Amino acid sequence: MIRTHYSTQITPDMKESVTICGWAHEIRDLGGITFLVVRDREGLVQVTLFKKTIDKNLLEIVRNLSRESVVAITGTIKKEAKAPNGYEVVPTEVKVLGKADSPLPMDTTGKVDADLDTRLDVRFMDVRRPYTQAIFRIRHLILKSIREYLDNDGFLEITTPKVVATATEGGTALFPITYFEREAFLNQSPQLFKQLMMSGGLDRVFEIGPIFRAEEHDTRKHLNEATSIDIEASFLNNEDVMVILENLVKYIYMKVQEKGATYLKTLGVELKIPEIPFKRITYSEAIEIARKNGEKIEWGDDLSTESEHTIGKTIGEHYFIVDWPSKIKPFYALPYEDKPELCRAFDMMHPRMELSSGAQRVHSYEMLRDRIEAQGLNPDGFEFYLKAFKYGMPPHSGWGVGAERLLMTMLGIENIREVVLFPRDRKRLSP
RNA sequence: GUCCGGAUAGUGUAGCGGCCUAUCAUGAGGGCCUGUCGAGCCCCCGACCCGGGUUCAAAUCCCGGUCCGGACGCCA
Repeated sequence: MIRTHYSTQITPDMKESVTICGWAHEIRDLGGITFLVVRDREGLVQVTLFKKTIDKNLLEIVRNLSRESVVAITGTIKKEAKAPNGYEVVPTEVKVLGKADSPLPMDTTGKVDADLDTRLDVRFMDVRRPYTQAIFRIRHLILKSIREYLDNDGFLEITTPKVVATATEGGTALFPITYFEREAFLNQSPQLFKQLMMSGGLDRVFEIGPIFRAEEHDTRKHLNEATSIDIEASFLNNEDVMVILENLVKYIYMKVQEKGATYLKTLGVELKIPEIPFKRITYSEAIEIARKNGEKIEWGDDLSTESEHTIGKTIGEHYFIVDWPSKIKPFYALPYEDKPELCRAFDMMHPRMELSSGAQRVHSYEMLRDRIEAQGLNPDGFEFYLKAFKYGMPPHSGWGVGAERLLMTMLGIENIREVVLFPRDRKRLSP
């Protein structure tokens, strides 16, 4: 191991020799004194070279260093009020581990902006910026706290296939792929598989994984490859899993605030922890709000972007839309017994956009078969799925949350591509 | 996919028929400087997306393409 300390592990009073590893963030040669600012994952360290006392070779190496080259600096800590953080490193050895070409494809110091497109083309360099890094630090915190929360609540983490034989839920377009001599598809969601595990008796499962949608959408909230956070739980109804969802969202916000304070500061974000329970409005009430604001929308229509915005503005915080028309929800959403034109489906919304949708599921084999047909799908393609409903399927419910949307709405980020390292959209397939 | 806007040094920009030998910042190269911390000062380098057209003259106007941004649609 080359490194002995991260930048943040150094204190002004340390006596031992340290080795820091990182990137040459800035080199300021003042003639008689030369400053090299080294950046590692945790922060910045100033390395100071006095012309009079430093080894000539060391000075030459540092003066010839190109910005963003990778270096390992061994030296002693000098307490110095004039230095950032109250100390500087006086080097005894400087190793260039990875030379950087110049000019750089983008600026990493915050002096000159770069377009998102430019940043995505050189994402490796963009991630060196504290701003971008903060986003992915918080993304990590979110995923970690979700696992924590669900594990504590008795959920098992599962992994389901992303390569599937048949079109699954309908609704969205799938990416066809070649699977040896057959055609296959990239899965749009783990929906069917997580439901199979209810028949399997795993009782409560969750999965955090990629989903693929072949839609040609071109917006700031859609990706063709996204990350879905899915749960499915037996013996719970729609309301039960909504409670899990709102509690989870609150938990995530609290954890990010607690453990991600420095990253939030870097991003200039002040988190407001959502209050639970979230408001519940019915689909019919949602339509009413939209119509009152002059929108031409009929009961039975899906919510337009405009409606989403007006309703979001009206409510002003996270909320649920419940009791959707059965016709516009997937076949597996359970219709109410007394009024089957409505179903036990819900969407969880942020004022800006939809974050999650879920439902209590149909668990009767016959009803499920009928619903698949009623939605114009062919039950033959669902044999592997339907079979599980014939031999003892418990009532169950679940939901899926878009991880990127959760992150972007939490941080007030406008473009979903910002919160994915290597986003896949209609145009971008590389890097 | 539709509509609207855009593409100028490595990066971010100004210019929108002749004053362009194209602005500014940042950056690269060279020089001065012992306390910088977006260091400062001097010198210097580097660009009009591609193809066609209009015009005496095109970075600037028109057409097509590619790519980018935004709104909507589709969708989660």
